[in-house]
Amino acid sequence: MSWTDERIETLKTMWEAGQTASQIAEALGGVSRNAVIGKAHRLELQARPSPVKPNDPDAKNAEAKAVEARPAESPVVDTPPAVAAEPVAAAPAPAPEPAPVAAAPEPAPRTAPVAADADEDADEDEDEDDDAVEPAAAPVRAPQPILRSIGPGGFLRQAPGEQQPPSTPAPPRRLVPAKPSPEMADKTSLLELNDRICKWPLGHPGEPDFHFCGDKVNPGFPYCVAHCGHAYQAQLPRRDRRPTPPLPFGGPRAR
DNA sequence: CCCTGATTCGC
DNA sequence: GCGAATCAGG
Repeated sequence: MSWTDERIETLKTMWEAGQTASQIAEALGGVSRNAVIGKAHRLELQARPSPVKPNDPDAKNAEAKAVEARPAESPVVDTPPAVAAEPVAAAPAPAPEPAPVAAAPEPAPRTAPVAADADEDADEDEDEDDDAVEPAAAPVRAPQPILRSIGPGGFLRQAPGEQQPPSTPAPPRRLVPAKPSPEMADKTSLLELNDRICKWPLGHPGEPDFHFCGDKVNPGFPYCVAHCGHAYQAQLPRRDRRPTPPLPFGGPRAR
C-alpha cells in the first residue's frame, strides 16, 4: 500500500485530531501502526502527547545514557499549524477504502429486534438509534481526541494539557477524512474492529451513527462480557420454544 | 498484560 | 521513503 495524497491527508487529519496511530492505521487499512507513526514523523507531524517522556535535556541529564546520541534534532518549539479545526462539516464519510467485509459476528446477535415477538428476550439494545436529531450528541463514551470546545464568543477553548496557541487559524481544510465528525470520533467503526474489541453492533447498518461496542472483549469471545451475555444465552431444552427463533434482520437473506 | 508514541536501521 | 523491530512510559 502506498502513501497516496489522499491517504496522507487522512493521516494528517486524523493525527491532528488526536486519533491514535492504531486507529489511523486501521482506518486507512493496509498499514501498520508503526507505518503510520513512521510516516507521521517523516511528515513532521509530531507534536502529540506521547506516553514516552522526552527527557529533559536540562534537568538532569548528562551522558550517562549513551543512548542519547541524537544528532541535531532541531529544537523547534514552533508548533506546526495546529488543528484548531472547528468541527468540520459532517458529511458521513464513506470509508476511505472498501473495508474487508467480514466483521459479521458468528452467533448473529440481532441489532434489530424485528418485532418484539414473544417474551423472553427483552431487547436491551443500547440506546442510540432513535431519533437524535441533535448532531452534538453528548460523548457518552470516553472521548479520546482532544477536542476543543467553542466558548462564548466563539473562542476556542483549550484542553488543560493543550499547548497549542489558540491563535492558530483554522487551515481551510475541506477534506473529509475517515472520521469527519467529532461525535463519531470515539465510536468504533467497522474499520476499527480487531481481535480484542467487542464487535457488538450498536444502531443499524446504514445509519450514520452505526458503530460497534468497542469494549474489550471477553477473552476468547468476539464480544465484551456484557454483550456475551446477550449473544450466548442458555437454550431451553428442546421443543419448549414455540415461537421461531428471532432472527436478525428477518433472517438470512434468501436469494 | 494491555496500550501508547519514538527511534533505529535494513531494505 | 518505507516500516518492522525495538524501546520505553503509562
